[in-house]
Amino acid sequence: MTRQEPSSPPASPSSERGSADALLRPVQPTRSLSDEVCNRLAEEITSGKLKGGEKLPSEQEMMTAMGVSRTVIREAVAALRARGLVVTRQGAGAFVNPDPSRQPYVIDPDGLGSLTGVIEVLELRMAVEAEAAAIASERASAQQLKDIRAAHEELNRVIERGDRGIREDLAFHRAIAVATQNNRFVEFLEYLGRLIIPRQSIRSFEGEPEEMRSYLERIETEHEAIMNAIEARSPKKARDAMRKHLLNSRERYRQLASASEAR
Amino acid sequence: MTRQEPSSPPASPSSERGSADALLRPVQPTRSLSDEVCNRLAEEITSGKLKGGEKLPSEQEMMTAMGVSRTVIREAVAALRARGLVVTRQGAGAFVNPDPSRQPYVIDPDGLGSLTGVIEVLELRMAVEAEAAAIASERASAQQLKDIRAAHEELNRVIERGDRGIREDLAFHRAIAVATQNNRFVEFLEYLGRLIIPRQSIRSFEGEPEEMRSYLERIETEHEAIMNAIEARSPKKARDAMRKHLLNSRERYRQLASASEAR
DNA sequence: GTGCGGCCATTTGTCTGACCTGTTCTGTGC
DNA sequence: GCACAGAACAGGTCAGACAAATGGCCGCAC
Repeated sequence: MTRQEPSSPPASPSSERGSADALLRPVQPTRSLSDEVCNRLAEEITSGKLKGGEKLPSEQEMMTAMGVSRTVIREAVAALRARGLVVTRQGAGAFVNPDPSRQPYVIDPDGLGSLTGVIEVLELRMAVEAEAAAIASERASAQQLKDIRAAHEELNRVIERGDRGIREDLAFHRAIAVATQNNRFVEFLEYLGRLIIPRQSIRSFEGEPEEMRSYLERIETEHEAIMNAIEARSPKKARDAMRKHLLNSRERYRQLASASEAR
Repeated sequence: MTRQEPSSPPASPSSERGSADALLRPVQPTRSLSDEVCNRLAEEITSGKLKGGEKLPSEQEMMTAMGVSRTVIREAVAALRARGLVVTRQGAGAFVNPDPSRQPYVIDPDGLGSLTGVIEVLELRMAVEAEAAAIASERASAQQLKDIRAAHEELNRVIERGDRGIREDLAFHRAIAVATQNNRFVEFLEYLGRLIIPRQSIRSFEGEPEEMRSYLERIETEHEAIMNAIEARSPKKARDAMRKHLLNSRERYRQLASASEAR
């Protein structure tokens, strides 16, 4: 009875409309009090006004100073703790976490509305994927080589059906990452994928099938080259092929973006 | 009067003892109720039992089912919201975030206790830094070239004084990242740096000055090569030099680790 | 029958006050 | 001067209440 899909879906705060409309969605003017307090404290910490190890004001002080209830303060601090910014000790107080290693790496998805924002991430992805291809060519097991080829063929199949194949494309790249035997590559590329996918969905060639056709053929050729290099156990070639593939992707994205801007 | 350094520092939960002792620090046996609930819900979500967009049980249901107060539930949900796992809507409920792009990338620092854990991260770093060096060689401004060289010389100075120069070494690498003109590289390398630094501090050669000497000289030579390649505007050479530098670092770390293990 | 509007139950957001447990400081007695 | 006990303080948890937003239900008008 509970846990059902809500009849009107929960308004997916950042991805419901690709990235074209930065208008009308600058900020949420009516943030909750907890968020407000949380952000204010986070600002205080990241800006360096509160240094590592330093003690935050007590909950009592904060609630009187900011004029909110203890509930609000506690939720804000709970959020900061979840972000690794502060640690709390019962009876002692809340302290700025002096060990920053638990603070996660985040790329603000809102920054991906601009062309340069996407390209910056693409360059980071290129760095990681190129090396992943190189390492994969050295370490991939026979089964993993098979998996990579299978992913490639699956992509070809869906393209044959006229699909854009975003998911399958990602699966191909993921298979390569898996073959590095280094899970950090897999996780990081999954993170970047999550970040970029919603923007890609608007990159469809509406009503220009022959252009899309040549586009997808080029991608297939490039994938082929990457795969061959990996199967040939040549790190250098794999790296170069992957880099070339993603450099081309960057250019394609640039053209698409400028084209849609001129529209 | 408030905001003072606590007389006994806040026990820096993960870095107080390098990484040598994975013993005696498996978990915190007495987690707070909020953490317990939070982790249980997070588990439910990441494992896929609760899918994107799905509604969480209401706070009322959860508090009766788990036998805790609403405060605990609310703090747990606040933490989940901070991690980007759920979104809440007043009057509607709490939902699993269907847009995963806001979930940050995290490497569990506890996993860095093992040799392979550190090496995995080192490989990821190598991928990013090698490309950063290549891009920097193409884009670095005159001022940024100067900054890189200044960082290099600063490192030499502190080494001359017998210091290990961890901070200065990182500053050198950071200067290169800055020269890419792509802030993603800077931020990501800072993240990896935060992660690795606490482990490096135990990598000191106690009482073997001549070994440390040759070690630092090799590093200087390698840095020199990187810098020369960047100044020569040669992406290929810069990439190779950086890769070689970090491959050597990996080997050095391997040896150190196995040595300290045999100790 | 259909469309529209308003009411109401549900759910999260916030407030209040209380008690418990753990920490820190302080004063007292030795 | 030191050790111990107690007070003062701070975060953790609980309970109950009201406010605000949402979503669905019901009835009314057409």
